[in-house]
Formats: sequence, structure tokens, C-alpha cells
Amino acid sequence: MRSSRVAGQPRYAVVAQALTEDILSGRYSVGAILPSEHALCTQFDISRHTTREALRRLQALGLVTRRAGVGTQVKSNHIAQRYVQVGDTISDLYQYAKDMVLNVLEMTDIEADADAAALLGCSKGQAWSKLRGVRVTDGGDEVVALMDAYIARTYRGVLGDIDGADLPIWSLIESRYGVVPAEVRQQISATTLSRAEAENLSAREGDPALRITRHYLTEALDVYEVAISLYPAERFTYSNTLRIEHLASVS
Amino acid sequence: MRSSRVAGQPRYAVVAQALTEDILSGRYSVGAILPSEHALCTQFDISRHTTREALRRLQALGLVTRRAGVGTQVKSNHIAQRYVQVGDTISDLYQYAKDMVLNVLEMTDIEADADAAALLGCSKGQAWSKLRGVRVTDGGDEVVALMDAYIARTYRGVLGDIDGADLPIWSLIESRYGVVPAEVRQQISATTLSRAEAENLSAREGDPALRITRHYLTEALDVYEVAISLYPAERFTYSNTLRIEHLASVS
DNA sequence: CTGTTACGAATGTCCGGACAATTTGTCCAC
DNA sequence: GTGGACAAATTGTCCGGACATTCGTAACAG
Repeated sequence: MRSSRVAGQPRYAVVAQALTEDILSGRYSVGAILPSEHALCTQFDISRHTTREALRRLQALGLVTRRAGVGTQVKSNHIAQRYVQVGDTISDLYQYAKDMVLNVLEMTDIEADADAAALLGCSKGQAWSKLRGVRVTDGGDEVVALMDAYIARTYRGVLGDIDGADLPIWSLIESRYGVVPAEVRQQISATTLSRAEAENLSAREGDPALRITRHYLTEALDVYEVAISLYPAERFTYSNTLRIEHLASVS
Repeated sequence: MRSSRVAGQPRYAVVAQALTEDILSGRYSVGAILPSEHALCTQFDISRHTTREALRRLQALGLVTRRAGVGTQVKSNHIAQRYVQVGDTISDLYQYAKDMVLNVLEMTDIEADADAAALLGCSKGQAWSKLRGVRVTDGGDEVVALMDAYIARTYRGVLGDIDGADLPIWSLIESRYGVVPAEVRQQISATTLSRAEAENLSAREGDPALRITRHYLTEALDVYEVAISLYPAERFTYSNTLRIEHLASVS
């Protein structure tokens, strides 16, 4: 018996709603395989086309992934907000280094002690390369930021490419190793410059500054780069524009 | 005559690729209406189902919008990077006010002078309501932020709801007027507290603080709320996690 | 001139069927 | 055991058709 059509609700929406609830409530846990298209067709007494439309919605919501030969797998048990980054100012998440050059001051290989392990989110003793440098404007006449970066030892090879580069480090890693950032965690806080920091930045002690810490993670959620940048307030404002994507609700 | 199938390329991908190039190159400008599904079916000699699959891809890339009775309209002439916000910390873009209460200090109606017009991105003389308040923790024992907000006079009605609210103002406007933010522009900068600011925040003069300015815009890109918040550094770090969406390329 | 109605055009919602491509696992030969 | 051939299950790619819903506009009525 065909399930009766609810007023104003397309059939695929009914199915999508039901499956969404099952996923959000945990009846299907993350990693579980949903019933096959054929099974859903039988269960809801709808055509395969309609079933696929329903599953397409779940996919658009980021709840499931689909693979031929495998099935429909639950990817996430909550619906995340989606943003589209617009504009291309110097300070955009991925473009903040545009028109700037990175001059290396110091490079060392380290094994993470307790402090570093906490910062980097790794176990004690893990091997990293540490780098200290300044970002200067393309002409080289103004220091914009002081940066400490930690790079997983695996990608040590980029160290040679960094001095004088006008690209972010993660981008150098990408072109050399093919590692793309899949997730970026950032913390932005306010601070005042210490004597030593002010010296490197040709600013005054006590001046306000923005401290931006970014963790770059691979698809497998391994941290492979951490960058901590210090931007004197008068030379830098972090700004971005986010456009909210209007996701078609399943209901 | 049916267009021959390129090796490894589904038919819909060929169509999607062709249309994408036409949009990116500007042959179809933003706002233009693409040929109808029927026309594309004839042009490429494919079924309507295949045509719709191609257009679905363009939609997923954010290049077009589709409306029944109208057609497929070009929305953007470039492919933007997509981020998905994950996590739900206190400082997430839309959740930063969680577990906090807003206490109003002062409310006034203003007409924008030159300074205000520049800040709000409106013409001089436009009518706004200005509000000064502090965000305190739920228990009320700690001041977390000092906030100046400007609300378009049209939504003046929310002013009565604000004192003591534990929601962001835009959220109050949404529930009362049905206005949803479609775009948010934010600037984050570092500063040090002035004497007066420190007093309101029970902090010390010269302490570092984060100044976050947010413009909330409607779908039509009208600014309807501007919030400027001052967070003493030791009580607040702005942090968020962005997951990069792997958009299926059309090719 | 203004408000209403009617029509056409476009996308949205469904159904049916067929074959291709991908993946996983089983079974057999070596 | 190990490797390869094979089969089964699953999603992906296409085709055809039918009717519903939405929206702009043109014709019409007042």
C-alpha cells in the first residue's frame, strides 16, 4: 500500500525527513550503512527515482555519502551550518598572505615537549620542524606579522621553499606533497606586544596586537601545520564576509 | 544527432562543463536566464532527466538558482570556496551569545551623521536605534563584553525584547519580523581598553581586548543590524573550525 | 487606469524500465 | 595460502512519459 501523500509534502521529502530523524536521533550511527535504494523503495512504496531524490537531499545536507558498490553511509549525525566565503581581501582565511613575503629568521628541528605537544595536539616527543619568520609587504618596507610555524617532520622538505615565498606555507606543502587542508581550526585573540615581539615588529612595547593561531588538518584529521601569527593592530584587521547558504530543509 | 559520449565522461558532465564555461567566461552574465530544460534537451540531444542532472551540478556549485515558472538564472560567475562550520563553542559566529545575558545600559533613537553613516554603510540622516549594553555570564557575576548595536528603525520593536535576552539580537529580529541574515560581514581587530571602557567591563585601562564588528545583511544586501562588541582578551578568544567542502567538480 | 482572470512557459514531482560501473566477497585452481 | 575469475549487491547513468505547481504576462473586465 502506497503511503498517503501528506498535504504540501512531496513524497521524497517525507522519506528524507524520516531518514534524517533516524540519523539525528542516532538510530543510524555514524558510519552505518542505510538501507539500499531498493529496500527503501519497497519500504515506502515509491519509485527508485523518488528514493534517490530523498537521498540526494541527505547528501546535500552533508549527512551521508554514497558510493557505488557500497551503499549510503552516514557521515555525520548533525546538520552543520554552511557558509560561502565571498570577497578576496588580504585577510581572507586562505588569502591573508597575498602581496606579502615571508622572511625566515630561524629554523630548528624539535621534538615536542609537554608544552608543544599541548599546542600542537600531538603526543610528547613527536618530531616537528619549527620556523620563525616575519611577513613583510611585497616591497619589503613594512613588517606586517611575526609568525611561528610548526610543520610535521614528514613535510620538512618545504623548509627550503619558504624563505621569500609569497604564499602561505600550507599552499607550499600542497604543491610539493599534494596534501590539502580539509579542516582549519583557528583561534583569534587580542594581546599586547612584549618587548622582544615589539622589536621584531618595529612597534612599541604594549601595543595591541592580534594573535591568530591556525591548525591545518588533513582529511584524516591529522594536524600537519600550526601557524601562530602576531599582527600589530594598526596594520591589520581580520575581516571576512560569510554568505549563509540557504539549504533546502528536508521538511 | 546525439552528441557522442566522451570517454569516461557522463553526458550530464559534458553539458555541465559547457554551461559552466559559458558562465565563468561571461557568455551568460549574472542575472541572465539560461536556455530552458527543453531547449537544452534539443540542443544536446539528451533526455530531460540528464539535462536536470547537469543543472543540478551547476546549482550545487552555487552558479545558478532555479525557480519554477521562471527558469534557471545565473547567480554567480565564479566558483566560491565553501566552508562548513563545525563545533559549537561559545564563540561560534552564531552562538557566541550562548549562556550569556544582555543587559541594556542605554537606548536612543538617532539619525545617522557622517560618522555613523560610514560605519553603517547607509546614507546620512537615515533612522536607526542605538543601543549600548553589556553581555554578562548567565549567573550575572562576570562581564564578558561591552556592546554597541545599531538596529534599523524598521525593527525598533525588538528593543523591548532585548534587556535580559540570552539570544543574539539578530535572532530576536528573526523571530519577531521573520528577517533572516543572508550575509554577515565581520571585522576583528585588537585594541586596548580606554578608561571608560575598562570601567564598564570591570577591567584595567590598557588591557588588550578584541573588537568584533558585525554587519548583518538581508538577502537584498540591506544592512539591518550592526553590532560592535569589545571583549577583554583574558575572558574571550574567538575561535572556530572550518571544514572545507569537497565540491564535486563538473568535469 | 486598475484589478482580475486566463494562458503559456518553465521547473517540480513522480512513475516505469534498462544497462553500466564499482565494490565486496566467495569460490576455485594453483 | 595466494591469486584470479566470478557473482551478487549497490549505486550511477540514461531513456521514456505524465501531470502538478509556480510565475510572469497578456488579455480582459470594470
